[in-house]
Amino acid sequence: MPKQTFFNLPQEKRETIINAAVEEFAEYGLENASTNRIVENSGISKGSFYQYFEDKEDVFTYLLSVIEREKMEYFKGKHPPSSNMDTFEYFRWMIKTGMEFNSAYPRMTQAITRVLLGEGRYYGRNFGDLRQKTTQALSMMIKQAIQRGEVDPSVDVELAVMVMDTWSNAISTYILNEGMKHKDMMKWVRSAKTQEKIDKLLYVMEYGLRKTESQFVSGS
Amino acid sequence: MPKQTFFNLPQEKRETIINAAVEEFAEYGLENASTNRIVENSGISKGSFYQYFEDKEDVFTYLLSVIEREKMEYFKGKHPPSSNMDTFEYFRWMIKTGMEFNSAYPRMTQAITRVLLGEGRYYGRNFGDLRQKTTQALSMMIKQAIQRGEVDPSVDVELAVMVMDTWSNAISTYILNEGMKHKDMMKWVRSAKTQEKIDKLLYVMEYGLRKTESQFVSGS
DNA sequence: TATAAATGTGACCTTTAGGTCACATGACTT
DNA sequence: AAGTCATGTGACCTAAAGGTCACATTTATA
Repeated sequence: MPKQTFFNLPQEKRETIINAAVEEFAEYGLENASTNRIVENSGISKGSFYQYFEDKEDVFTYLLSVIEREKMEYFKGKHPPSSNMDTFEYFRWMIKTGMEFNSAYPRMTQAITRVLLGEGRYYGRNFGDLRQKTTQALSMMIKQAIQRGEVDPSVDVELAVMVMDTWSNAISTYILNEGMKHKDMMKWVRSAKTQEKIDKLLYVMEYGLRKTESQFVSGS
Repeated sequence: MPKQTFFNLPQEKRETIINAAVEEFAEYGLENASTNRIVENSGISKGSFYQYFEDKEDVFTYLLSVIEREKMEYFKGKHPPSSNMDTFEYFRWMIKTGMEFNSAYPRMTQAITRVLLGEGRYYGRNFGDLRQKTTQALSMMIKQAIQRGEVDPSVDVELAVMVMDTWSNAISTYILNEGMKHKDMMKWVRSAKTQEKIDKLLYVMEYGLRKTESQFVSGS
């Protein structure tokens, strides 16, 4: 957690610092981020930085907690299209809503996914609780879906979590990378073309690559 | 490419250096690898290192080319179970053979996957040609599979490549992480339990998570 | 054995990293 | 106005990075 001095700062100054940190993490990841550069780009002195934060990891975990809270609020604001819906439909809604949120904060998302997906795997056990949260949420969802007869019960829960988690990350990464090429990322994400791409990806997760009788029909 | 002086070295010395480099890359990735440590751990002097290689990236690309060649030879040695087989069966064989190869060089695999999957996404366009090779190979395979009526044609080729590539990477990573926990990794990979896990994952890739009539039957 | 070529070496260079600290500045209290 | 406390600052510290180079040592050639 940042120190009290940081929270006493005027909002504008806080934002300047946070923005500089986000840029730094997005560009270099956590391990290679430089406090010197953050300090330069936010126009504060080295001494001040260490009066606000313990170190750069402190900044990052703070970022993480802020964005987590904001994301939860965003999801609360956007109600799912209908209650008691099909699990796959619900998952699709979650992915799409998540992508919309991400496109509103592209650099922040880039910074976080980069650190969590890129470095998190190797360095320490940090940020493990966040992963466990999502894993547990998925696990709950899948157990329920099996009971409802929507998910193949021969695919055990742990494996299904891995599948959904893998896809969730793959889609995020894909959307982020492609979306960065467009000037208005949010508009691009909301476009019919992009939405259909997501639909197709999730369709494959649902029904597989193998040709069977039932096939994907364009237009949700 | 390493300089001629490196190739003039006795094999044993070359191996010592390469092993130290592999350890370093596996532990720290490419960006954070230290030439100083490589030099220390291989018992050569700083000056010698730069007489052998341009820099650490030169070492890594060399590693990559060596392991690529060895992997190709390994695959040539192990003939696929039957010719003209089902595409999914062939893919399964490829994944399993690949995992077997990886388990023979676990640290090397760790070093390479770490750099390629972890850092390769962000830094420069390096190593892009290797990715393009696998992408193109997958693309060929899928086009053929669609013609044969094995892969759903409504899933376009590019998307199918992404699916297979994603799963290939996910399985590698999973096997590597889990396998590292066992003393005899190769034995663990060859075990019935692990093989069935891979089968199940690929089954889900093939038929999806959604419950349908046809279900996975244990025992290949 | 004398000479030339190839190889080996570690002290040394610059740059940058994270982090500290004595001191300067401003703001609020009495 | 005097004093107190929070905040701001950049020179400075050590460690480590990548890289170079004059010189020592070994090997091959005549």
